[in-house]
Amino acid sequence: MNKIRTRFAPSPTGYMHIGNFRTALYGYLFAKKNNGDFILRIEDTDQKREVADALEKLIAIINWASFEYCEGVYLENGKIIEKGNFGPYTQSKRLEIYKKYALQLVEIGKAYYCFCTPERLEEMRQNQLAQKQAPMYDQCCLKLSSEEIKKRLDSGEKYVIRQKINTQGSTIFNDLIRGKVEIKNDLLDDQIILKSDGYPTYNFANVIDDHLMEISHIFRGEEYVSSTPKYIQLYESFGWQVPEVAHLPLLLNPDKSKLSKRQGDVAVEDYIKKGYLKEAIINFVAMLGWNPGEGSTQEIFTLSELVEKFDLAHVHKAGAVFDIKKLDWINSQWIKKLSLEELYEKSLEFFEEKEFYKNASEEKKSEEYIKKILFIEKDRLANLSEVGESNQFFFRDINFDKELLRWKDMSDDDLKKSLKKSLSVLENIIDENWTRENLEKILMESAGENRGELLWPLRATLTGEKKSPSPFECAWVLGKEESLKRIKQALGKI
RNA sequence: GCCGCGUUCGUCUAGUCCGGCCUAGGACGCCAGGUUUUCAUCCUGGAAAUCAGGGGUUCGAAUCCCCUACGCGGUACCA
Repeated sequence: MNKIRTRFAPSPTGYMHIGNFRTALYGYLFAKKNNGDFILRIEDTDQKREVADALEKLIAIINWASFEYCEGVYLENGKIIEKGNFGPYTQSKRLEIYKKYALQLVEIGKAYYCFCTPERLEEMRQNQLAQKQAPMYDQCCLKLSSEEIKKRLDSGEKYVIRQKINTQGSTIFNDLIRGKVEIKNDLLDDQIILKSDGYPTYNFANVIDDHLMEISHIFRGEEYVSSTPKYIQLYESFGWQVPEVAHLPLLLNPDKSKLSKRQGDVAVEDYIKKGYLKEAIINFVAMLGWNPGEGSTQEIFTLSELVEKFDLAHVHKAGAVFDIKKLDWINSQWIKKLSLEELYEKSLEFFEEKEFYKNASEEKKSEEYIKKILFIEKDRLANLSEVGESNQFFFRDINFDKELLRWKDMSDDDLKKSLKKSLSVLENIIDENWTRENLEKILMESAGENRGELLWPLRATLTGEKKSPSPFECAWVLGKEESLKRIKQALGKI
């Protein structure tokens, strides 16, 4: 058996669509699972859609995700380079190759020159539509004599090359996910394989490259199912073996339409910016359309676990709605797994973009202080971008109404007593005993039966918030000096 | 329009190939209770799918067959 080789072949559009990202993931998982090769090829055949830096961004995301590939396009020291024996891996660098094969098809009568203008084509289509016919090329240029073709070619007239489709019978192929698919050939159009600008269409380039690069299994979106017979005819015209193909289900909006920008974020970059961990994004996206089956109830998977368990038999046929709530949960699970050091490294940038952080003192921006906050926040976070958001009182002076301090219906006197008690208890704790555990132990002991009477006013005093982490944690982070200061301030208000 | 693909709790899904163990399991979310000074975490429990609908086949169907509906995709010198 030939070696398993899969490829991820995106177009550089400026961002990584999450659905595309999943296609990359599945191709990667399948290759790794089968000790095969994973290749990154760039399909930049649409010059109109060129975007600056798109290629760099694309490769950066693949690297970020740790989808290791052994051939293709790489980013090294800010430069784009290629590695591998089947290059170039950028389609715009392979124009001569496509032309050669297109001409070869012309020679054997499986393709032909077409001089029709876009205007004529458009008019033709409108007419067909008006007569309720399927828009399809009318093969006008197929009737051209070889003399005339030569004459028009020689005169420099613009042309495209179209595939001459065999419209007899039907094409049957085995989809790795859907099983047998049958499509009648008379529905197939004589598609353009080489555009007038000399670039191939995707429909042609992908066939040539997949063959030349010895791709054994093709992973692509469901939207290509109906084009597959045309590709198969191409392989057959060349006498090439047709690779295995898996058409992946779509990712959907909550209203079940194809996942689109209008209804939320579609770029992987957007989710990174929102503070989702790569482990969570991969984990989540893997489960949209695939599951380990066999009654497994595991929800959290590492990349290598996915490699180990991935199986085409359990890839779904139907599209999956992208449910951000579940992503949040998966992300929170992954955040809990992070060490404090890792959490700090990953979340620092999210602190740095916030006003309350920028305005804080140097001491409060220190690694030590931030790490204390993170220690407390770790179990409360759904994503990194909300870090510190609900704990801003750690960074700035607080202001609040005295009523906030009152526990149930306690009197002002009792409130005062409560805070004074906290004050004296905390004053007596020496600096080296100012630990989270110790604060909890001592305060709980002092609180006795009616904990709320001591703990609620203290917590409200330290935070100025209705909701917050526990007073022990808050006092620990704020430190002795600041804690005492805040209690004294509150006492002044009563 | 035509063609293709799909359809199990609100969502992600198990089960479908090889009919009976499915009075359909898990997870997210939701609701309730517990732990708790508050929030969150955590724990326990609950509601939630007549398996799109209808016909078959069968002793028996979510599972096999047919039809219908609905959804999605394709029908480009876009990928």
